[in-house]
Amino acid sequence: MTDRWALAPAEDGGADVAPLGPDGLPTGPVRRESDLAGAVRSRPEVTRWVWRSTPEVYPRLLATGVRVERCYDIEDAETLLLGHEGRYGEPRSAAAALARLRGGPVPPDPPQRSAEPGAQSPLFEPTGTRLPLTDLLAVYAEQLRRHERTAHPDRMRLLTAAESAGMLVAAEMNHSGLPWSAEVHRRLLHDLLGERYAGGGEPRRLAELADEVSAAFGRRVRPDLPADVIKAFAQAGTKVKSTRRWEIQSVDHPAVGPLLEYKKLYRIWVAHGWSWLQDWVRDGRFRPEFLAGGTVTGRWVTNGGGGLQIPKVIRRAVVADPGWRLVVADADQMEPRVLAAVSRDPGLMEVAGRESDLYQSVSDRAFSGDRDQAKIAVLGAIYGQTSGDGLKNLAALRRRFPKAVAYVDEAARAGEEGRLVRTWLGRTCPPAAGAGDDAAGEAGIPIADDDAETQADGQTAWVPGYASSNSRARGRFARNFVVQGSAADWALLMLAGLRRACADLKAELVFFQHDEVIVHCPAEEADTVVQAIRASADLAGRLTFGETPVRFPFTTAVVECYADAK
DNA sequence: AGTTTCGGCGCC
DNA sequence: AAAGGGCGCCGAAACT
Repeated sequence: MTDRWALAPAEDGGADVAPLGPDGLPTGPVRRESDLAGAVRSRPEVTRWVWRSTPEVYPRLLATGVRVERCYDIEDAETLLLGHEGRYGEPRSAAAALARLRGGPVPPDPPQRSAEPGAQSPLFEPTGTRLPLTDLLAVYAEQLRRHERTAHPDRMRLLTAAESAGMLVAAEMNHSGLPWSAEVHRRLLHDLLGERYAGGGEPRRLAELADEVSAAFGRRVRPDLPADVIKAFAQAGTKVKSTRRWEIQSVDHPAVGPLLEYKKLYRIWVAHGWSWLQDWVRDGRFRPEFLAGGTVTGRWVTNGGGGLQIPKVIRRAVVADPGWRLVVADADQMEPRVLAAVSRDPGLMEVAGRESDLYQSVSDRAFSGDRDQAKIAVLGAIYGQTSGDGLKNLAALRRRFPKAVAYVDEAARAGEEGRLVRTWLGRTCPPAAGAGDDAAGEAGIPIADDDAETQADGQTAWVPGYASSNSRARGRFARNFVVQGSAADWALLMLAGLRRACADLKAELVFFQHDEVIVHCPAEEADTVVQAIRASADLAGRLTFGETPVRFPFTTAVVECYADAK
């Protein structure tokens, strides 16, 4: 029995609340509470809070130590429902949803704000336009009806619930932060980059490497300027089109060694150096702002700090509190397992029904035991590789796993033709694949484009969402979308289950990166957490995909330092 | 002078 | 060896 209430914060720090019935309609009068957190704290029997926006409400609850079991985020659901209805690009605020319901002018969405480095509390800024509780409830009731009109209402309900759970997890991660040792980080930077010089210029090691590059070319060359490097190589008799590592590393020239080393260290210096540390680490925690469902595929993003791109070498600085541990858990071959689950390919399901290395099993069946070839082929099928070994091996893959390859091929075809493509739970790909917020308004409007391809059937390509876009690119996007997105569906449910298990412990979820999760917990809880991760993964598999033989094993490590995992 | 795009590379 | 999907971030270059 779920006890469901709606909540709308008021300007003065209070809130309006109302009890809801199973149909989403209020079963009692709206009550005015003088204190937002108190309104929640005093109702521990409520198992789901319905509110407009988790980022608006939940950080304020967390700040006073109040957690909730579940929520329903109306604006998040609006985004998913609009997508499912093929209405990507329409304003997704609750105010807009209300206007559509009532037939008034639809207000545009407010611009997205971005996180300020070191900002005191960007999470406490009001986000979007508030609505009176009664208006909010009208939108909510209509959303429940819209769920029923989707292709699979049960899956859509699961999706919006899972995403709302993800919003809670993200807010809690933003609240806790990732344990981070500034001291270890500084030592690391010094070891890698050498001393810093006054004035904020390059540290010693980078300056030395730049000198070596210049000496090798016989003139002053700035290794951080691609144009300069390309010119220098040309003068030395080597034509290079770019200074990308894979292109440079095959060049036979004495500048190559120091240049590649420079680029590696330069990257660390600018992206995770001393100023990053200053900006993003406070009180022993790194606090990126996690945004659940920040991408069209459902993957998360972080807003600031590059939270999902922590270089391996920098992970040495992620250190558990004294007496605590980090449980680092990585889903094994998540995406091919998801492909098996959604495509129902008998061969791939059988392979994915084992916990052992999936690529090895695939290679035993179709690639004479060559694991690397098998991995390239599988990833190539998922990513839409168009050349190289992946394409060649795709034929072998197709022979052994025809339904799996057909599944992504069909998605690609749908994408090329501008049809809607959905994840297993119903998250929907915008017709103009890859179009961001700014281009989404034009999504779905076919316009002839000069450099767009014309298909064999004479169909004109759709307007690109970005410069390199063409119908094939949209095909690749859609092909990947059904796998990456369905994987995100599954990962959300796994996270929700793990969060629930952690609620009974001191353990805190501190990091999530697509297929990897970190739980920070007292040492004595580590084994329990590991078991909870496995149980959550199993449950998520069944909830997301129904009865399926596909398993979702995790590699787990209990460590004091992130860098010691795997 | 301020804003947007590009090149390159980090992560999955 | 080289390339397909999703992101964010930085400084420089290119633009208003």
